Amino acid sequence: MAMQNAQILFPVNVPNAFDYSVPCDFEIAIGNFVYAPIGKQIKLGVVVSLGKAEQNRKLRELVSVKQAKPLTAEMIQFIFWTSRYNCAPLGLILKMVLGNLKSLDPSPVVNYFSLNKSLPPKLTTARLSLVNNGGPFPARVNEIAKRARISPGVVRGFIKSGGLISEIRQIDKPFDKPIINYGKLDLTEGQQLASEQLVSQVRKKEFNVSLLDGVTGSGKTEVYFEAIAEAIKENGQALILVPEISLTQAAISRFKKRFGVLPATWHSQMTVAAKRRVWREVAHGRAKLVVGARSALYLPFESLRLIVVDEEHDTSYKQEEGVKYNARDMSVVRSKISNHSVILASATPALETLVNARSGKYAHIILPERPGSAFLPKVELVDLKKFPTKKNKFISEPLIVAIEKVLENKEQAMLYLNRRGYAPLILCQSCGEKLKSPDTDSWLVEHRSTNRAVCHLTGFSMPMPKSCLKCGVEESFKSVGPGVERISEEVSILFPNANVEILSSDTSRNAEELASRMLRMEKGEIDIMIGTQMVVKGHNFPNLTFVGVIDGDLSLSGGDLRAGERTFQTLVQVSGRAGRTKKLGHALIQTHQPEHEALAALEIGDRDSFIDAELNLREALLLPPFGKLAAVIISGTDEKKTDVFANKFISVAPKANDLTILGPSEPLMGRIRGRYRRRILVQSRLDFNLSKYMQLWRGKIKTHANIKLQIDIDPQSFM
DNA sequence: AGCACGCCGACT
DNA sequence: GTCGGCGTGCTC
Repeated sequence: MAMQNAQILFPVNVPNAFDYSVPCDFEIAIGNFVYAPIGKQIKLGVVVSLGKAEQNRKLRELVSVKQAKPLTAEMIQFIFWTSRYNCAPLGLILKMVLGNLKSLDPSPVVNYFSLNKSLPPKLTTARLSLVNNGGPFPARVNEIAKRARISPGVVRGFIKSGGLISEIRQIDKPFDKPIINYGKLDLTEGQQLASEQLVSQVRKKEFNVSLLDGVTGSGKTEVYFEAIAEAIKENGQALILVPEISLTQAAISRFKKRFGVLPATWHSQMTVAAKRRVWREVAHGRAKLVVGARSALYLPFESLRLIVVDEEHDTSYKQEEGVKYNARDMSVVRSKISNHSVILASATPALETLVNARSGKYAHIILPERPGSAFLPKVELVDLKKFPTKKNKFISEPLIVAIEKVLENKEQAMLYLNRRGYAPLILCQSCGEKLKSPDTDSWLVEHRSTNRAVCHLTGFSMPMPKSCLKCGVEESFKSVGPGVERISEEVSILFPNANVEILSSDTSRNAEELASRMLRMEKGEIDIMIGTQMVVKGHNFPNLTFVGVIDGDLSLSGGDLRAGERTFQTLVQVSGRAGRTKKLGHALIQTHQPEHEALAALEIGDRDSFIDAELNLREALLLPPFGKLAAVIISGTDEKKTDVFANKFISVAPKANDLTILGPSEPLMGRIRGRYRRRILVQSRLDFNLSKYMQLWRGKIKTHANIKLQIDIDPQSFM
């Protein structure tokens, strides 16, 4: 009888699955977890294929099969797809999926004890105390002992003599089953129509993509809730991906209101135990409703029927560390493999998504605007050339006037500046030295609230120095440019009686702090809120009637191809904070380039004309979504050697038609944590398999000591 | 992930 | 002279 072979993938940094021979008496199938010898150890891996062609070398044998729920064939296919597309080692994707291996085992159990009523009451004092004070039962040994003020030994002795009855309980509780029609909401006519379209998409039970397109406040959540209900009503599972910072208590409680139960949640900062519980419940198909950040996409769903990607344009869906992938794009892949619907929801869809919607590849479901208001509040640009600010001040006259009026009317104002701290640059006026992070090309940001100089890139920080580190002159530092702290200072001087607060990741370190600030704003306890990116995410402030954008140009510079798009999206979302209930809300955007398309489009309130212009530009340049991009980051501790390697890498590029290779060039951050960096950008046609090409290219060269080569498919960040 | 191999600093 | 530091590379 011929020996069967199996390919085993291990959750370690390996590019491929390994071949093993299977002992005759082993019953294995694809997806099974097995133990196999690797090097000197025996490790847990997954069977990814069986009966592969013979090897000319003697294969090692599998050791044993683990009793655990196997990975689904779909999941294995998804792992392969993710690896190939993103040029990441196959084993690392499996590692991402498995996480904590304890998740494979059943929940750990713990014994609970109740009193045995039938036992004759012949008791010692300690045992009497146990009976009288040890409750309420059932309880754990230590709880009983503590309450009865006796030693746990007494409790154990009492158990042995039959005084207590044990009951085994699982530590990890299953998730409650959602109630399909629990808190069904009243939908407006427009919402009803959209929800019916989505429901029918889900009902097809085949792969399809819908773009749910509607401004903030138009009820996207309520609408996709109906699609979720449809997906889970016959034992299916639904996954709702949200940007990391949107995973708040408030968001989760909306699920509870609609489905009567708390959904399973998933994000990177969960404890190991909490992750283990969610992973297991998801794998067994018992968690029906999962709300999570991007990595939730790699949970081993048993019967996934729907993925919703909320705020699909959000840049946090791109994982930039370790395995680089875009959870929005991979969601579409996952849905294709599992043959179900995916819903991409946004008020400001990504251009990639819009193009697919326009071409009919995605169903385009548009929610009508919120009643009684335009697509945007009235947005006006403030040309800083016409209304210059005073020296070392950053708020122009039109904004000051607008805020005055808001305060007069006892309404609220919000100022947006996506810069934490006091000043983004600390400059020595004596010698011109700029304070930088050690071994990194990143400026230190002055934080007055903590009196420190902080690097936002590496996390480095130090107390604000008294004298220049280079020339030694004391008190020579000048704060250049504004951060939210500085704007707050300026506002406080302009409006000494107003209640001013800053909202940034520095002032709101956790969800609770953020929620409490949001609540204070909602209640009207804050007159002027000054915020970073954090204020962008949907919240309803009924009395907010004015939004001022301090620097509308901020993200337009920097060579990022999506700069215009991002600026547009952010500003739409920020301006959308104003006038959500009051009709007269308006927004002012300070800018040096009022003629820029993204800004001009905001002023006219015309999304389509901006999109058309942007799309024409991208099409002409063969940029996404009309072409593909891949970035290569080469880094090393020796600048010369890094350069040499980068050039050598370029010289071994495989020949290909219609391919443009740009670089190597020094990126915006030429040095991070002591490593010099070079960047190569590769641009191809849409129908070209760029991932395969990049993989082939990397195989042409050996990365030697100290040099790191990272491939980033569909790069988002151009740092 | 582990574990070995390999090439430079402080030690009985 | 060695012991061992961890940087790098391999595991069917």
